[in-house]
Amino acid sequence: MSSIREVARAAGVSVATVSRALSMPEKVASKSLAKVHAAVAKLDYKPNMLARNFRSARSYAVVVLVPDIANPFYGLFIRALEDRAQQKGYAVLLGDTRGTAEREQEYIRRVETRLADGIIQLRPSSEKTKNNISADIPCVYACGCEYNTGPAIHIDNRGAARTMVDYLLSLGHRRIGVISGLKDNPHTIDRLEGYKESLRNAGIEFSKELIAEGDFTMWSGLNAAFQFCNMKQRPTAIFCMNDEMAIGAMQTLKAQGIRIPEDMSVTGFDDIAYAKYCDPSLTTISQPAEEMGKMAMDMLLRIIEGESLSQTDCVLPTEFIIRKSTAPVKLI
Amino acid sequence: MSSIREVARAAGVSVATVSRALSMPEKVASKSLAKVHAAVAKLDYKPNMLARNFRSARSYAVVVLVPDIANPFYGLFIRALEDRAQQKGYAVLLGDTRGTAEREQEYIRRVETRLADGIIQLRPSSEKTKNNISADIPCVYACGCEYNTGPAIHIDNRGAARTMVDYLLSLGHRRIGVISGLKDNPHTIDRLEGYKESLRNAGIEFSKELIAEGDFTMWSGLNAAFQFCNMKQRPTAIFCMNDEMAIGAMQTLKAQGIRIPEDMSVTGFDDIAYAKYCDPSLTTISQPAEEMGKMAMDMLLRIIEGESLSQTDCVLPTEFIIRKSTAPVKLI
DNA sequence: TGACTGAAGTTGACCGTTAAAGCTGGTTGG
DNA sequence: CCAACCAGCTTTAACGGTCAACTTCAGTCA
Repeated sequence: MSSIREVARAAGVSVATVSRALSMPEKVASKSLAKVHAAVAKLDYKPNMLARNFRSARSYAVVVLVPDIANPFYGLFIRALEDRAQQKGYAVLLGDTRGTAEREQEYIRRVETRLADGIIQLRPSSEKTKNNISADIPCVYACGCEYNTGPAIHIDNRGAARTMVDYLLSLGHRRIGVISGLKDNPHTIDRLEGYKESLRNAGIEFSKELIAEGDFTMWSGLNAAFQFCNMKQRPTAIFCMNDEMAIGAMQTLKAQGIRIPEDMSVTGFDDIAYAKYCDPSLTTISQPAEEMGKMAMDMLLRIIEGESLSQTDCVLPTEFIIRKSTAPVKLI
Repeated sequence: MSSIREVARAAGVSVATVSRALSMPEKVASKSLAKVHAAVAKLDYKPNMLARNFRSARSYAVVVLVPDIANPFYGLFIRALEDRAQQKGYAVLLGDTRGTAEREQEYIRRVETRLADGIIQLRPSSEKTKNNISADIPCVYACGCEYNTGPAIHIDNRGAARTMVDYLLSLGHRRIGVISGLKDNPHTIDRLEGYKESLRNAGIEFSKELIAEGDFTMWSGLNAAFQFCNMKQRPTAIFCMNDEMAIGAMQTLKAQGIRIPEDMSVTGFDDIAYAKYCDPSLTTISQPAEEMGKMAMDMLLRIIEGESLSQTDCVLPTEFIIRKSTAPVKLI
């Protein structure tokens, strides 16, 4: 409740001296410093950061736009983002957009009205699904794609998908189904490209009927898997574009009496915590979510503070993790 | 970039008229209103909320203290909290404490220094594990326990545990193991109390060797389960105090060749999304996380706005969900 | 006509902090 | 001896909104 004026009066110095004693103590005589500290302690003074931020025209807060906070993959990201922001004295304003443009807009407005200094966007942006974040707002894509326009951190989605499909091919699989994310999603596009490249290199023709569209939720994976169960000539492996859909798909396959991996191999993407503990444990691609989050936050804060970036696009390596959900194709 | 003064000049009215036109338009003549709106549009004026908040001595932000954002159970809570806060014009400042008191303290300081108006605490507080949030800070426990001191939303942990153990007893189980959370955790205490009550009612003696301590993580459940595998006289059922530990435990049991539920029943708590999709699907207690979150946020905002609360302690009902991880005890 | 009324608009104080400019007394170098 | 300089402080003026108090003015009615 007490203001800097009261502290100044109690310490017998001016307000400016108190201000300096607190923010640049080396510029103040030790005698005054002691008086100020005594007064601060006596009055239990807590500086009003709202006033400080107003004065400095900065909020020291960053909006994190996330499609769904309850998605465990984003949880890892956010933990890393928050950690780094906290270290650097910034707060994280959580913006769960639920995938809607309106909610995204409301949070963008928070930046325009100075309630936040910048944005971390966890949804990748493409031509079709644009963000309408104007160019003068500091913004970093923490989970971007190949053709992001602004500063971005991302993995080589195409290459990782190729690695996965190459591996399935090396196990003898020739008919490989895909459970994709939404068609427009940049990650879907990149990963599908990798799948196609891998098949092309192996001389296998791409077949549209082997692609089932999901939306990255467990439930959509569960549904999409039915498409493959009901086929006359079933695929012998399914490449799922994230772990949640793979877990959902495995549920369906097991319910249909299809054994994994003996009858059908299943692979995921992301390596969420649960991928290790599901049954069978999931062969997948591990994304360095923690490091991506930290780098994205560092990048954003550097932009906010007006420093120049050495590079605006950063690709991090993934790890290919073989577990128990994949096996060589069964000889008939 | 433009301020209210420039808008006033462009519209040919005073700053106060602009201010009123934007916040109480019904008090302004329609002619002036039109001029103001035209000027706002022309200058692309965005009010500086930092200044507004400073003036009103409110930040319109709320800190949400969560032990670990990557935990899927908290994800559900936070989604509900954020949703309600957004509706009411408040922002959510994410405070991932990672279970440490220092980080919690840093976020409490944010409230003391006016960067936030109140706190939602997702960690339950007890005598042993106190929060040092001073009494004059608006704070609501969204996931509390029986003996919370401040305003709180919680479930009947003791009763829910009793329901679960009663069910296992009704299936003929007599030796029921427990994988608990950390001993000091209020939820552990309440749920263990329910377990003991249930056994007492059935005339079964409580045995300490049937309690294995975990820490609510999958990994701890995986480890704790070994204690039961190595027993001469194994329990025939395990009551886990959350779903993650149950999923970890099932992993261990399956690896040891113990079939679930034929050889051993396993139960969880919380009903996270995976509980439905793991193998076998998990018998568990569903917490109304969404509603708890909404109610907690409503309560907090009411406290912040100085309204009086009709009740400061709210107990919500749980749902008992029977799935495939439990079965009648095997006759030998 | 002039007093009264109420709505619309103006004015300036105010919030807590900090940057910039100004002051003071003592030291130093030419 | 005086100008230049310095450390360490004080004074003052913003920052951008809001609000209470005040002024203006058109309309009403005795």
